[in-house]
Amino acid sequence: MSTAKTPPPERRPESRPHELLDAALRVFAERGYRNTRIDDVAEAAGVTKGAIYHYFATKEELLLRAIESYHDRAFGAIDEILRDAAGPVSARIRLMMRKAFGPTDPTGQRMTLALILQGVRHDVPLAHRQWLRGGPIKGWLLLESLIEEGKSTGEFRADVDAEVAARVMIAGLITQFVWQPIASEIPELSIDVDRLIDSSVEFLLHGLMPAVVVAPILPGRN
Amino acid sequence: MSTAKTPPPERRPESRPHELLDAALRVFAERGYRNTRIDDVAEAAGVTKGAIYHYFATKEELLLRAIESYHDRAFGAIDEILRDAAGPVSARIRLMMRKAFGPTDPTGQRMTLALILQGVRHDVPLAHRQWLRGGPIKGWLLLESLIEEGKSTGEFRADVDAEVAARVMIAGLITQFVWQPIASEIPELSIDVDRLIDSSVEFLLHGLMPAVVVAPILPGRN
DNA sequence: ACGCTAACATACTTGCGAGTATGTAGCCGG
DNA sequence: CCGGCTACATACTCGCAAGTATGTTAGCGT
Repeated sequence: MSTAKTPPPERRPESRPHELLDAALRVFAERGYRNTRIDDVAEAAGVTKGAIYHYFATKEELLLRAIESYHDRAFGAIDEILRDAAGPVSARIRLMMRKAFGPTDPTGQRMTLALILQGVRHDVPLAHRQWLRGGPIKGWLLLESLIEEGKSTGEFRADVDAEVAARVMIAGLITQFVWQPIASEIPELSIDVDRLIDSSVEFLLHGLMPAVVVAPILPGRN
Repeated sequence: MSTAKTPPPERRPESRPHELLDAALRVFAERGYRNTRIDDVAEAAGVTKGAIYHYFATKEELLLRAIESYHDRAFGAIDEILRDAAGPVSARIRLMMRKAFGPTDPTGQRMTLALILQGVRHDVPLAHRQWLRGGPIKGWLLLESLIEEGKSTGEFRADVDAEVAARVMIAGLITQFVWQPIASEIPELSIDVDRLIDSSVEFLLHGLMPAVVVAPILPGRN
């Protein structure tokens, strides 16, 4: 009997953890956290359940570590861009928003974490809070500080509520991106993502501008 | 033997369905859809599992009917307010937004449906899509049409992207409200809800205004 | 006053999936 | 070249909750 059994498992203890985290993000984003079995993640990574439980004590820890790993990369890129960016605040806001909502993913799609984490609020509250702190909140605090800077330099109007504006814009964009993957089933949902970003930023900046930019001298009937 | 068993169950076939739907909304909002057992809903309504399965074939149908019932009431109120509202578009936008994000709930808190439905995208996709269509999408289409009306009358500037603005504002406010119930555990999250609504609306309207709102030339009384 | 069905309650089944226990082969130090 | 640990694979347990089957009482028509 030619025992052509399964070939012996490949051992790569260095790269395995990151492979597992990436696979987890992909599968979680596709099927959702709770609907994903550990075996699904294992299969996507080309291993079995044992391998995952060898590196991560529990399903929740797998998610926690995935969030951590993802946030490090995403905000690393934003911080880097903003570090050596000068010029008017509006320009830096454009930079930041484009970087934040661009395709930063290991999965190819945008806002993978948001897609996963918005759903698990009651299932894994710890992970959900960690995501909120490290993602959306961090994001709008950054935007808020930029707006405040613009207010203090006079580039923006002084009576704008920077916190609310930052909150709503960040949350709105995140949610719109989270809804995009199901646009194929709900036509009214679909929109060009670049237009979504650009128009949002322009709308935001316009809302921040002082009211009296142009003085209309000759009122021919408009 | 004084058989002081459980008193015989009260039978009220008229009111029972609505009682069950309300209880379901409350408990779903608290613990999430998947973490809620049918027995939890039953207990909250003062009945047992049998009663629920007598009126609803499945847990998903219970959710579907709850969505339907809720949307009817919520949008009924909005439509009514807008029906006999005249005046400038900005005033009507204020009316609509306040009505939409005010406490319209049977549960007392705002955005109960959003709180529940944002989480069940992968669990009950049918319910999720029904909510999107009947809630957020309907909401931003309404807002978008108001903005377009304002553009056509010259009240708003003509080069604003009405669709994107409506989308982001609605989605942003919804999400902010969804996050509010956990603000007790994440201090940075908490904000006064009235300020959230008011500042958002003012920010929106300012972003819609033509750049030349104030004509500081000849103050002939207009 | 009797029987039938509606309106529930109670007891049971069942599948699914996280976690665990156990097995096994490669690799590293001595 | 040989023990033992590491890096996995495989087989099993076990609890939970949706759904089902079955009971029980109320009320209504006749």
